[in-house]
Amino acid sequence: MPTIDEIARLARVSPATVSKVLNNRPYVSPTTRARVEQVIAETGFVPSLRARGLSARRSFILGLLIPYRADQFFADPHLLEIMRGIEAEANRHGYHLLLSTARAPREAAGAFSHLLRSDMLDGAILVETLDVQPFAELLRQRPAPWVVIGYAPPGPAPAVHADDFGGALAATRHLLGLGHRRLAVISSTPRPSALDERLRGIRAGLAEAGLTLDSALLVSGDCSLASGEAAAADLLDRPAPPTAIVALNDRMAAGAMRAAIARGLEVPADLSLVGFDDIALASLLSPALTTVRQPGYCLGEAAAATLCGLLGGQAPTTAAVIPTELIVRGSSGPPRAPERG
Amino acid sequence: MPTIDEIARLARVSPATVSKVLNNRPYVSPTTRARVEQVIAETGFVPSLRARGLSARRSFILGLLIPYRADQFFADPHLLEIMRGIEAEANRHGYHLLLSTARAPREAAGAFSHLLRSDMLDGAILVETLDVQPFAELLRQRPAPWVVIGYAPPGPAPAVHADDFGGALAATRHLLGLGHRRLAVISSTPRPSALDERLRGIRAGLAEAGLTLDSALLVSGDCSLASGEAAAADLLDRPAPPTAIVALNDRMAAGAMRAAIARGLEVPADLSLVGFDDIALASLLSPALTTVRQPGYCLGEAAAATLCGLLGGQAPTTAAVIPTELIVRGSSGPPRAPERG
DNA sequence: CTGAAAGCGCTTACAG
DNA sequence: CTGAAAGCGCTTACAG
Repeated sequence: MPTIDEIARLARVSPATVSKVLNNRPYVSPTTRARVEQVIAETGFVPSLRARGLSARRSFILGLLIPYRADQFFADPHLLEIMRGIEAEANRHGYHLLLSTARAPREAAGAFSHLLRSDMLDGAILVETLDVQPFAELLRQRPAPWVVIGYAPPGPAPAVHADDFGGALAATRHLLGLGHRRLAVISSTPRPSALDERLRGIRAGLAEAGLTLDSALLVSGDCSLASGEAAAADLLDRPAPPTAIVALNDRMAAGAMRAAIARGLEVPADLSLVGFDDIALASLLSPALTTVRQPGYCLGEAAAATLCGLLGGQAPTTAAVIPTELIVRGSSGPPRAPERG
Repeated sequence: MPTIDEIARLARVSPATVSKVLNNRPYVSPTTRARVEQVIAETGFVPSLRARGLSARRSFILGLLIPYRADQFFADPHLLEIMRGIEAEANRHGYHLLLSTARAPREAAGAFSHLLRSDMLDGAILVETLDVQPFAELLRQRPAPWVVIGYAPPGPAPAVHADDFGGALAATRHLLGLGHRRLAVISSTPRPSALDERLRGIRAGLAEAGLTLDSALLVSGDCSLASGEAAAADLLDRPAPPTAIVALNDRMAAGAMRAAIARGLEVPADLSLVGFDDIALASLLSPALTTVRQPGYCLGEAAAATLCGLLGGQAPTTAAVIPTELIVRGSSGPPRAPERG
């Protein structure tokens, strides 16, 4: 691999001039620039990022930090999408992406902290999980800028999150528009911020129609399919079951559908179902599940754009909210006997 | 952040001596070593990988190269698992992981090639896709070692792949052991190497029992759920339908299950079903799908271990094969009326 | 066992 | 507009 010195020799200029050309800096005559550019093109020279990083005091690498516990990591069906979005946008700005799936917080002081101290990252994107606080603490001690994907930035770092509130609002309006009045909700315990927002959006949608969420119709699972099935079973076995159920994620909605079918109910005629996330399973159910899609790719893109802006000297922005999309499929429809408001 | 010079000053030694301590080299007296180590511990000093990379001529970064086309990327349900395995093993050897989801081959000359030339990677792991060849070509021109996850290493690079053959053999033995004799297979066109191996394993299993795969019972989908449904419909509507179907991936198996249920068949009494991969959907079906699990995490681990071995000066190994596991669930059982061989 | 010196391949003031 | 020199923070021979 040629070095900048060889390029300089071939183009009969100094390394400093080659550097100016490489970095698109002024004060190079057009003819000189053309000559250098030609040599670069002929040799296929690409400057060493190792050397560049040392002298320019930047690494051209962004860290994607995903704290997780083994049972959690795969729970997020959008991680790959988020990664793709981040990488595409980072590449546009000349950055590479380093992956660090930091283990549980207790190990945070280990690999993760070491990575940050090793001076290898120009900035970082932290994916919010339940245990994000210790990692945020480590980042706060560093000079490099960082961005959170999720809610509750534990400090002054910008955050990017999906419009869970708006998605829930749209889903609720959709069901109300179909004529439903007895809406039940399958929530989750514990409930991360995103699910809080979804619940808030549902309440707001009901409020628009002059309704409130009957606390008896708010039940909780633990985000798993089985818990959704159990919660729905509870709701459906009551004297006055709901005509529609919104589950705060798709897996619980899939469980609810299973409970409904087991009781001989027809979806959506006897029971409408709406989920959140649009995981692969959603479109494979029969009937396919109406759900609120997570904008994974866009979340990643927006987070990377924000971080690159910070690195470029832009003032920190406030939290960005990425639109969600209501995907209407077969699991939601008008109730068999429309009720009166 | 302190530098090695400051540590040297604090420990009253030369930077060269600090370097020896940092790199666990001999020729440092125990007392000196202890003093330096104490200063390092007190200051929390971590050497700059930027500087270390430049002088030691290595970056401590491994590239994870995933060529993909937009519609392909998410098809592999094990990418996250593979990533986790690679990262865990790489970290054990002091390496970090850089993610490069290189776009379609036509863009390969762009970001991907630039990354390789920028001298940023000590080695690379290439995830096999249909279009892996152009990327392998780029890697071959580099001095850095690399490893393929998948089949058909296009050259002398070591490859690591799952034991698709063995998994298919186990699945076939399982069905034969239950008493099935009329086995059908839903394959795919085009058929990547992994699926070829699976088909080979099925034939081998049948051969053990003195059977051969009836070519009329070998049909093809395109790996999608819908194609599996159509293929199964074709098989089930015949005068003499099979008592068991092996689909070369879970999505097609899920489609086959849908086709069976639509025809009022009972799974597994009327039709046993086996898939491959153990995607999340597999355990969520009713009945849950018997399938051959992909050892994603282990694949990643093995690939990273091989690559780190190469970087440590070990001789190139031949291809490593990672065991697969047959997960028996509710979709497979004895046929209603056991046939005679 | 220890340290002074040179060098990794760039960029950054600075002088011309 | 151009280039000589110093420096980024380490490691690597080499001399002592």
